[in-house]
Amino acid sequence: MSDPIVTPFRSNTHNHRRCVDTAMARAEERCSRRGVRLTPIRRRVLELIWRRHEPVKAYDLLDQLREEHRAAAPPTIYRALDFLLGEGLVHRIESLNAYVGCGDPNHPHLGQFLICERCNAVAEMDDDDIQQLLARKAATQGFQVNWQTIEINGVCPACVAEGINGKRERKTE
Amino acid sequence: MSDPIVTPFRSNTHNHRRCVDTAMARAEERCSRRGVRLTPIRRRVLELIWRRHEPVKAYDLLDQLREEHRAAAPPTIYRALDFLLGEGLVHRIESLNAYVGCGDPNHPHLGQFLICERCNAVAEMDDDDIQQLLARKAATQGFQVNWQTIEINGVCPACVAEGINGKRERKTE
DNA sequence: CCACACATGTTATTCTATTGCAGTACTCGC
DNA sequence: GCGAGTACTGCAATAGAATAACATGTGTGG
Repeated sequence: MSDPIVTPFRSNTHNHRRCVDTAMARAEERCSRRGVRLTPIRRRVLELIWRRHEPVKAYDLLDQLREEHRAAAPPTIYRALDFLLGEGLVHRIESLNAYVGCGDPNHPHLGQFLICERCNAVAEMDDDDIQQLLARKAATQGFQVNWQTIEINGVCPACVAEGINGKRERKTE
Repeated sequence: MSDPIVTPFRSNTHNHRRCVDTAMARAEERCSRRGVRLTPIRRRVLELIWRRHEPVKAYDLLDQLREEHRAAAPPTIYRALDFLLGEGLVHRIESLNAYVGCGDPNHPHLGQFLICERCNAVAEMDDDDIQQLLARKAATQGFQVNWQTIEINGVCPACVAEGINGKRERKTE
């Protein structure tokens, strides 16, 4: 039985300040254990990502960072993101060109993402069944897997509920 | 039993001219059946993609198209790609910002891609087991699936064989 | 033939990301 | 503490990916 949910969808009872704090503490701890430097810029970028708790664009981060750090430029952000990606502290969502905090940096994993089209919420799964099925299917083609990008678009539970309760949105085409 | 392989890896016996011709004929036939116009530009872009038989970048296509069509500009390519994507004649590989021909435009599908890191070859699968497992896992989160992006990076059979035969490449980092 | 829809031309702009080089700041060994 | 080396940041420019907005052309049906 795989423990599939790394980052669930935010519930209404979600205490966001606490959630950010936990993520930051985990990052600090992990970096010091690994002997790498979570510098002020890197820390701030990670925090900005967690505060939003949804996929964030690099240039949005840049705008926010500039408010407190005049010298920030694209490389500033991309370097920070590269570091955070390398340390497993954030994931990149390919289909959105955006970045989200990783709910479980302490064991390396690829992640499978559920992305809500209506509210942009993202949940992260880390499901062995999925990985193994894909690896098995790939193996039938003689293919050796190194990396998987799995991004599932659809409607999250909260938005499904809204739809049912009459507040149905036009299905854009 | 799903019929998983839409486009297999190119074998050495692969007759590429014939493969391109088949794809083009299928596209012509499909477009006329659907009453949409496979104009010269669209046809040419599709053909350029199939000739390469690997993921192609939009601006590479643009450079090639410009050689024979001076007026070509970014919108020229992106409009053609939009059309081809919409008709299911090509797929976009999110993790590469690149486009590949679809091996089976005649039934709509999402596709799962095996991408070789060494030679850039791509195989397309369309596997129900995978889709259904993902839909099932998503459902346990109360999530309704509309679309799946599945891109698997690794090493294709031909490159695995090369590796075994001593021509092993340095694992970059 | 005209009107309309569709397709393409053209120019500019936005968004995403990287390169290269210069300067600064930690940190390790002395 | 001090110098050397590495890692980090500043800065300017540019590459790469995609779209906007509006003009012009083309093809088909009434």
